[in-house]
Amino acid sequence: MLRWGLIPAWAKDEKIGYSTINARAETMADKPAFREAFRWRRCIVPASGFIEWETVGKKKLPYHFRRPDHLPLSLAGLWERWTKGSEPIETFTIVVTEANDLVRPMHDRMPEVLADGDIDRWLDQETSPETLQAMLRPTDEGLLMKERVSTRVNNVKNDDPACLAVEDASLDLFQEAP
DNA sequence: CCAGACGTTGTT
DNA sequence: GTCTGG
DNA sequence: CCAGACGTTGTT
DNA sequence: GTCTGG
Repeated sequence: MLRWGLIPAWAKDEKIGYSTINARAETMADKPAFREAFRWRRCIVPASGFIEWETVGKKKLPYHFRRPDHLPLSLAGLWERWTKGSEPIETFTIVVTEANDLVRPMHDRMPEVLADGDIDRWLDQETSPETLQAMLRPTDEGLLMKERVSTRVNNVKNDDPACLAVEDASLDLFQEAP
């Protein structure tokens, strides 16, 4: 099982993993923490979708960004193996890029969602860095939709499918009343 | 030359 | 491990 | 981002 | 309430 939060091979301390949960697509080829993984250890992170929050007053309303057909997304990832601790630890990070128009109202970044036709090239060690860089664009508009889900997802302790229970957004009109 | 950083913007 | 800043 | 700390050695 | 560490 890989742990989320990439620990570079040279790291003295695994704590760096707390701040390497994402790698910026624009710069990962050059960053010491990511460049070796970018060159040799690219991976796919399957996900039902991803969550971003809309801030309404003091409330945070979670939205699940997903495919309309409910198929999993193929997120671009990098992985590493760290052997400086008592046990080897394998870790990964999720590549992020600029948000597309659908996500931008909530956040300026989003995970790199690979088009089906790009998956093989992303994983192939023969693919040139230039070709890889070219496929790292904000996801095509229209591939994803957003759906309001339970605020259960706002608490990290709730690690279960109920987090993705769909909310009827229209109910918010009543819930917002003073 | 050595010391210190090396990463992102956040719900593992 | 490699680069940067001092 | 969330969780957890936050302070001093004592009588205004 | 606000800052810090993870």
